[in-house]
Amino acid sequence: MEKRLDIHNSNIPKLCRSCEVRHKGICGVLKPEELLELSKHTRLVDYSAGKELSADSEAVLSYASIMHGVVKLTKMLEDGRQQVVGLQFAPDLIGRMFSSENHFNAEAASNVQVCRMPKPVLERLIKSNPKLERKLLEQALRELDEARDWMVTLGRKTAAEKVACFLYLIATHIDPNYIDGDFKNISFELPLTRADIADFLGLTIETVSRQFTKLRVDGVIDISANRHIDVPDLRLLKKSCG
Amino acid sequence: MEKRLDIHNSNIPKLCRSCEVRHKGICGVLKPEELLELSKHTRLVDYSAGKELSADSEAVLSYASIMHGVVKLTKMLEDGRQQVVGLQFAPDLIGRMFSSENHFNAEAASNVQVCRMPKPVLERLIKSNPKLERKLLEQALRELDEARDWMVTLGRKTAAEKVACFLYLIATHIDPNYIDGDFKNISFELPLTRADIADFLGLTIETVSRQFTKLRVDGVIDISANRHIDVPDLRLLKKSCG
DNA sequence: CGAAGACTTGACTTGAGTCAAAATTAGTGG
DNA sequence: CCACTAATTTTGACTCAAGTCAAGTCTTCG
Repeated sequence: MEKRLDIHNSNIPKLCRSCEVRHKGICGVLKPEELLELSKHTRLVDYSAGKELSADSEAVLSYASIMHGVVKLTKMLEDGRQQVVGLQFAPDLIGRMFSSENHFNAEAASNVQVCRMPKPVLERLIKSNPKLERKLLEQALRELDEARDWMVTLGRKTAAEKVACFLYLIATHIDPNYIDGDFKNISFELPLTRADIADFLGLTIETVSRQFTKLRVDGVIDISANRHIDVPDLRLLKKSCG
Repeated sequence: MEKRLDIHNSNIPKLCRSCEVRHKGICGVLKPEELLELSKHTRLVDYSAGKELSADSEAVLSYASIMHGVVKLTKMLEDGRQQVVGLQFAPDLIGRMFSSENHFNAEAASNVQVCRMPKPVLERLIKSNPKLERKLLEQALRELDEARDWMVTLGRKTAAEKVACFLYLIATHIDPNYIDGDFKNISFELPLTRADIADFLGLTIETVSRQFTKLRVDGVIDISANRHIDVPDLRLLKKSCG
């Protein structure tokens, strides 16, 4: 009789068994033997808030799957003006496929843990498992949708709407178990500083701060210790997004 | 003796032989028999400037490969504010993969010709030819890079820089045979109205117009009949992009 | 506790928006 | 081909949302 494969006797690597994003990210489409092969070459790496994961124009040597925390992708103009061009949450994969170098900086916004894998290892797996390539195409298309949604916010919304939009984005993404349509009493720690938020929204820190104050005075949010946000009714916040 | 396969006796479909993007778009990775199969279900469709190719929230029933012309992708807020979230040139493929409905409007900016193919036909081909999926992933990643570059322009550049950036983008994309690094005396017809340009740049038509005038006065561009632009030295324009 | 960093608030400035009108261009039919 | 009309684009005068500069307050952390 064949042995049943469950969590206790399966050949799922030990490292992966306790992984929170095991079934959600790219690993979700791997067969146990592929997961085993991959896990031989991965290692968990921690980055404290502000630490750089990879830099613009630097060679891409490895990919990183986010375990927890928030990673900001930024671009900088020669004169120092900066724009955050994306936020990545677990279980997103960081690292540009098919390009020898990065097109932006990736920096830990909050404390972050990633599962790093060397470029050739993942690329070998992609060749052998078409589901993996499909998964990556799906992530790229989702990120493209998000980038385009954000272009509307950057190009056409007022400062007040931008800040509300940003808070709505965080409120609905920071908890990987958030259920769409849950509006009651959401509360979270902001993973970004006011400066990061300003760079994400194309504003200054002063304007961001003024709009936080306005949302607080209007009763849409409650702020404690600068970074802790309570949203009594998410619908109110959504309405403020324009 | 086996017959030589050249343009006169090969089994490349007649429709495809004269296709300008035959080797550049998704068709470039197809085998002759796949191309034949695909061509049985495709038809060339013309759209005059301003005509809608597909609408936001509408079901995706077919994909369209751009033969020539420029397609603008737009999103609109409830109150009518609009943002152009992307421009597509030959040989890009229009139509969101893996989604039953569109996430934006696609409209012909100039006169456009596309090669339309039913959704199931392309999806069947994707399953049988992994190179096609790779090609689509590459296009998605390229569009994502472009969207992120544009986010920097929208969020952090001045009106003057935005307009220069836009003209630089068009100057380097409108001619599919443009060679990177060619700076001499480029000239083209603008495929977008001032209103479209404003919606792309997150500005008003008045501001766009004023910045055109400024670039003309500064000798960076020459304008005739509103839409015809001469760029004596592309490097000057590039410098104006910030 | 004290210092450094993060955030807020106020006063003032400015770049881009708004509103209005004129000029240019494109489209139409005689 | 030209006159007439409609649409697009430019220009000017004025306004306002967001930026800048400058204190001041709160938080964090050694």
